[in-house]
Amino acid sequence: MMAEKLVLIDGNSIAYRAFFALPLLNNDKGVYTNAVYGFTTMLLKILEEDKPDHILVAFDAGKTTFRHKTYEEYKGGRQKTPPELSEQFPVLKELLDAFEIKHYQLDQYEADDIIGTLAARGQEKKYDVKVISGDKDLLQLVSDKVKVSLTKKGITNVDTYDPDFLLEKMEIRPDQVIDLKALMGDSSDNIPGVPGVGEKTAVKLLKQFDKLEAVFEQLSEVSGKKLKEKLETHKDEAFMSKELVTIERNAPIEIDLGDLEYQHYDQQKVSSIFRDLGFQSLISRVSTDEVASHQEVPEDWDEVEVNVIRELTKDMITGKEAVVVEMLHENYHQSPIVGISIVNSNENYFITIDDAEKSEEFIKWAQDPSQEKWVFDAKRTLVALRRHGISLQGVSFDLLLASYLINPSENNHDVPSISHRMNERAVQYDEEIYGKGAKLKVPDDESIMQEHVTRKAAVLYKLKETMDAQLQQNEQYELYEELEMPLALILGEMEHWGVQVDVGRLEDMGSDLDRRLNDIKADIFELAGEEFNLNSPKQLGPILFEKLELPVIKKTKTGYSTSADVLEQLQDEHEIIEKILLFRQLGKLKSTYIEGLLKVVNQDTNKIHTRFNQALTQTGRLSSIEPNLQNIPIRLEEGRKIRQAFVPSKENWVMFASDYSQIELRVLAHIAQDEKLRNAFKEGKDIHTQTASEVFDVSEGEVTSQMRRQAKAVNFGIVYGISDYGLSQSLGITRKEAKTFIEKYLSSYPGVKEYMNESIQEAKRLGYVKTFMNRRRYLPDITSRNFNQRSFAERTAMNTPIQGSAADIIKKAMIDLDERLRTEKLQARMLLQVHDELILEAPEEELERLKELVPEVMEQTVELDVPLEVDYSFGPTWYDAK
DNA sequence: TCCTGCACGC
DNA sequence: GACGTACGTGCAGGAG
Repeated sequence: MMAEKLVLIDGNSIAYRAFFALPLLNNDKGVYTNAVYGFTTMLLKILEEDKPDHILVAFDAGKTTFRHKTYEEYKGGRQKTPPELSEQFPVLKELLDAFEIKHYQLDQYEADDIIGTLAARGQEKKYDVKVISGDKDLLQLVSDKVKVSLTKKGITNVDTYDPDFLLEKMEIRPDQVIDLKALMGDSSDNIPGVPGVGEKTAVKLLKQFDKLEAVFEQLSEVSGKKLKEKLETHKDEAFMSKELVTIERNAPIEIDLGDLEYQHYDQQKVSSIFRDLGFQSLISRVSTDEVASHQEVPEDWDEVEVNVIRELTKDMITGKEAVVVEMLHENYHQSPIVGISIVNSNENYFITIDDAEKSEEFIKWAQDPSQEKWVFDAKRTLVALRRHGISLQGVSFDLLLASYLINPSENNHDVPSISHRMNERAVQYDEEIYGKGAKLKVPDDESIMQEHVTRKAAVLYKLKETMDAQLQQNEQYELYEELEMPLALILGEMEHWGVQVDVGRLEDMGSDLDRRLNDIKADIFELAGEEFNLNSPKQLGPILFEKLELPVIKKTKTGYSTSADVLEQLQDEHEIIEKILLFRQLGKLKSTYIEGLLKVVNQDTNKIHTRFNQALTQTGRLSSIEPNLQNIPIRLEEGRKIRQAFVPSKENWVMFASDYSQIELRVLAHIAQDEKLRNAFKEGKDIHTQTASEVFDVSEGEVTSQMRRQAKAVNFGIVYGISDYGLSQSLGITRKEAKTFIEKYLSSYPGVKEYMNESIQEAKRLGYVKTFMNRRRYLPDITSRNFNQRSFAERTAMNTPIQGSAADIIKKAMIDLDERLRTEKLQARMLLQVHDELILEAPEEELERLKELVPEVMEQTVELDVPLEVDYSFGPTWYDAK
């Protein structure tokens, strides 16, 4: 029979770890939840993987413990537990109650002692005991029956120690852990140990003498006069330290192991607490895999009446309706529509797409711009209906965009989450209704789906007012109504129109790449003397660094790093390196760009339809998926050729590309009001050369290409808000040098420096920073006590207004350009946006007009204190438009 | 199915 | 003095 499993968790330690490992999250009620969240992910992992029969979470009791009698200063000088953490303990205990997991604390004792005692009792009963903590002291409990898991980086990442692993890692036995601590001390608990003896010396001593006692008995044999003296003088401290770090294994605990039996928790209770805490992502982990039509609904569930109709009639319409066009799949270019719900102040309707298409009144209503439609994700809705030949007009509210603008850092902009945040009625997640992956389907009982879709529409209807008010209050209504909403429609048109692809060209490039990859692969295997999976860094590492004995430059947590920057440093060491780099480069082209693109080409039209995510990035930029058309290669000629496969969709049309030159730095010059930077742009200077001349203190004529390259990296850093570390990496210099560069830059451009400081101050004052058009980004970490988190927030405060305002500008340019193309009755179509450039296709005869029009519109869309400069190019393929 | 390591763009 | 450090998407491998 398998031994019973007992899991003992050090509650304080894990909560503490989680608190410092995770950003200071809070839920919609402003309660901090990061420690609880981290603890919970760890707990779920244990429940799933270890499947304990018995479980307990131990907490420290109060301030004083029996150890203070031995040593008053025990744990003295320790930083007070931050209030943001202490307030999470009651919540944590509540959560444990919901899981029906016992937690325990004992006056005068620490969590360690509770764990030590119960581990000893478990061991006696021949249980398999597992201890979870972040505290190395617990390692003294390790034995054949007791394993100790210590958190490494993060919280769910642990090292599990048994006696062998301990010996391998620390070169000591479990019983020597206390001797080790006695010698080296522990500053975090204010345990003195022997001053001047660290881990190295302590291990050496224990290897020689085995036990602490023996060290002092045979003191004369200790090598080194200094060390001998130190040991002699601090003998008492050492023995006292040993006493302090020894965990009590016989504490007066009145609970029996039998009380700790773990029953399965109540899914309802746990999900409901998760919902309250805002742990949306964890809910699915505690609910069963069954499709949720079998799931119980929450207690406060209210009925939503659904009126299933076959046809829309005039009397049903009020002029303001919430509409949800439901699709099971994310990709709305392909997914069938399962139905449409329409909700207004009087009624809730549901109609299938087949019936809707046939209903004249429905089409008339949908296409009538004077009939308001309130939707979630206007672009998605628009494109879906467009595929059925319906051109949706009159969209006047988009819950997705509103939610995104109000707070882009909320990562769950879906109806159930928004509804919960806004204290509206409960809505189930789509996944709960339809399942996921292979099991995704409409429930057999269709009324469940109809109710769900209608419920979403009902919430949408209710939320319009709240969201509008919030946007008004944030002074973001214009951003919403004049920028993002119109843009959504334009993006929808672009996506729906698609980009033509020369499939034959892609296929030819693919076979060519295949041949070359095979040749290179053969060469590499020859040089390596064996065959292996070249795509596996895990297999490549040992070949390079063990078999070929190349110097190890960097390691990752799973082995040797084989990233490009490491390989580049090894270029001269072995001819295999160059070939690996080439293999990687070509392999990427083949898998991501040739095969990846061919996979998503529409078979009937040979067009590609990307989806722009308009509600994702923290800065206001767009992103592009399935496929990502914003990262088609350009830097290296080899990759750039991929662009030859992107062609106009009609005969005698051309590709036309137009991009802003240095838009972010111009935006910076404008908002920072920096005289020097502004003049540089006004005088049309090469900005990197200008920066180099400032930073290196030479005349522009004396700027070498090396200096210009470095200055370019500094400018890049300013635009992207990278750290001194980031700059040092990109230039291959030390952090210190990078820091000097940045400081030099800031003193050369005092206006910029002042702006940077003001931006940080503003973030501290308001809690957020904003762009030209009042796009917001909240930065709660700006006051963090954690240096990293705070630094990151500071760089974000400096960078987001720059990058975000640039995003505002190009979005506005797209709206203006769309308008001009219409009014001038041009056939030219916008196809793509790549952050600072627009790609169009147009009939050749419109080319002359576009050369004037596009740059003019882009340059004039906003007026800054510096000119905006736009370059353009064109040709028979995207490649030629360079 | 999820995570990691890597690589592409701005 | 160490932390882990612009934003995105997508691929292959490998562990569960």
